[in-house]
Amino acid sequence: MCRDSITSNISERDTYGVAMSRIETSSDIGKLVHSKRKELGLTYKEAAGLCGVGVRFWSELERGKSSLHLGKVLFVLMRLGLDLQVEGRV
Amino acid sequence: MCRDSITSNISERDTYGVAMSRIETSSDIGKLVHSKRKELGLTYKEAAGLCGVGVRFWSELERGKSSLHLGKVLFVLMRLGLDLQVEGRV
DNA sequence: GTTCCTTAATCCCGTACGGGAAAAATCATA
DNA sequence: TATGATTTTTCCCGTACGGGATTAAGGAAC
Repeated sequence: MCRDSITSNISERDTYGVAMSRIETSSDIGKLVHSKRKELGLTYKEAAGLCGVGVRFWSELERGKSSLHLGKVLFVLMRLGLDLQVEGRV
Repeated sequence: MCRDSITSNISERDTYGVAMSRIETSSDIGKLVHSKRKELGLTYKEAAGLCGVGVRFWSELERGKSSLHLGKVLFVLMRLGLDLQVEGRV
């Protein structure tokens, strides 16, 4: 289910087993985080602990809550090895 | 100043005048938003209006405040034509 | 220096984030 | 179905987001 969502978002820049997924909403981020956590075989508690956040936050993050604090989310992404890139005209 | 920061973050994927900038912190996002706003020749008030947020939020966004609400920030990025991508191993 | 424009800080106030624990709900498996 | 594990919800509470207005500060131009 979550893995299928990732697949559908893979861009043409797909190289060497690296995928680029488009992010527009907090829900997109939630799906990615969910997928990554599953991939790492972690429970909420373990993942949250790894990233220094609470289980409650993690639960809301994966369910795509939009009012989460930006910095916490970015930190989690970084800890999970999910590299954020912004593409825009120079 | 801000434009220089963008330049230093340009990745090898730079093609057809499109730049990819790495995002790790809310400060990175602030710099990007600032740069884009300048590029568009907008004041805080105008830019905020375009994105349906208040001036106060905009000011905090550009100054890299980490506790801003994720969804609002993502919406602004989208409105500014800044495409977010996540890169991670499939 | 003065003036004007822009950005940053402050204020009021209602709403709400998030830690951590506990309870409830859901899921997976035997 | 029962059981155990996991996820979701709820609770308490201190802190704080963000709209919009106002004030303060900063910068550019003359």
